[in-house]
Amino acid sequence: MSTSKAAERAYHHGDLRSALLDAGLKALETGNISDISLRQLARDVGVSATAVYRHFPDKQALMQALAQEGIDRLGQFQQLAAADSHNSGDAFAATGRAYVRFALSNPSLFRLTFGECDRAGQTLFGENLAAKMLQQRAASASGGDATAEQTLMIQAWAVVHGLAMLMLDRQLPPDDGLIDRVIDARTLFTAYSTGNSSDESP
Amino acid sequence: MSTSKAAERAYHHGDLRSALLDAGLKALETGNISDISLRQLARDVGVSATAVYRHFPDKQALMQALAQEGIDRLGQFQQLAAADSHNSGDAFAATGRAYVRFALSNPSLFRLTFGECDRAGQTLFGENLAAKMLQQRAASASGGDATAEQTLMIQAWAVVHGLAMLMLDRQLPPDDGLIDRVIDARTLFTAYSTGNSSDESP
DNA sequence: CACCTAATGTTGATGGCGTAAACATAGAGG
DNA sequence: CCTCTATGTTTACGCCATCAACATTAGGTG
Repeated sequence: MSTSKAAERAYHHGDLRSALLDAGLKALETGNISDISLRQLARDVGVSATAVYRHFPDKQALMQALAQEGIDRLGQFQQLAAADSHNSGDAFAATGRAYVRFALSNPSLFRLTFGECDRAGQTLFGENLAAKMLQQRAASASGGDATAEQTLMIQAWAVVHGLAMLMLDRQLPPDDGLIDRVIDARTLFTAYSTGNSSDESP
Repeated sequence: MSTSKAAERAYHHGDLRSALLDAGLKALETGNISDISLRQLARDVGVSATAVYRHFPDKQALMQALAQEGIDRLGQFQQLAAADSHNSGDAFAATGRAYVRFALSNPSLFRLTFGECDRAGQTLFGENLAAKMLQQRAASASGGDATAEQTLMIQAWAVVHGLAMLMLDRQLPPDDGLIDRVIDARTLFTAYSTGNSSDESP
């Protein structure tokens, strides 16, 4: 039979690798990161425990693949959110809001993406779509000063990342209004740009 | 023999509970959170694996105790940092810098403090010294508006927390200059207060 | 002082985990 | 058809958290 149509109960699974990733993503939707076990994923997919090792060298590799999927989804989500805005200030704020909302909707996946697992020296997000968007927004808001641009970008990233983390960790209520208030272009993100570029004002 | 002077090789340890916590803190200095095992801590202290359960109902309880110690230390560290400043704006920024530096100096402990372990619904930091300081600084910077005060506080917390996390997760270089630039009272934290209270200006 | 009890530690076992080694099967290409 | 290689399976090892049953000891009560 064809390779794409996964055989229900053949010796060879068809596409075990993505099946495992799907199972992992599903597990992350309802459970904690530490609750994920290779053996359980294998069980979910209906395969022996060590079959995993034909597709991932170890658990960390699988987790990394899941994290990559998280980054991709976050980027898409941000892009979607920004598409609704028609000026760069709004879009900047929209990507920020999207960042936090994504984290709240996908807690474990988000945590994994920026996680403490020993991704020794990996950048991940830094080379990603979402980061590039962030950089682009910051550039158009800071009006040419390279250092200011970088600082603004990092501040913005830090605010949304911190807000997301604190809400995930129940240090702050996961309140939509609070997100809006904290990520308010008029107060925080335009702190620099008020004196520089301005594609619009109140 | 006395109860305080731990007998080197007695059947009863003397103060196993704090010995375990010390061992845990030491382990967090050099290793990952997930590398901590009850059995290893017991081994470090020279006691059988299950002795731990006389002092903690389960692993999570021990981790929580370690997290509490992390909060306390963070608070002290921030207090120390703020003590050097002589006006509230500087002190505000100083506590922020201290927050990030503490995180960088104690990565695993910091992560545990705000960690993903299932501390179902616990606030921890919220009722803590450091939080009270933060709130106090924000109050004196926002000049009376309650909502603005809360938003400013949360923004400030989010920035430092996000910066700390991103640096810990190697998404940003752990650079002291960068910390200073991001936590710059003149740009970020005084965004509100410039029009309100002002205990000093350039 | 002797004694009892509660606190504290130990041994042993259970079931789960990540992972390595050796073996089995099946699909692809000669 | 037959072999080669990719993919799964079985078995096994050592680690882990945790439970139950047993051992020791410290400290208060007579």
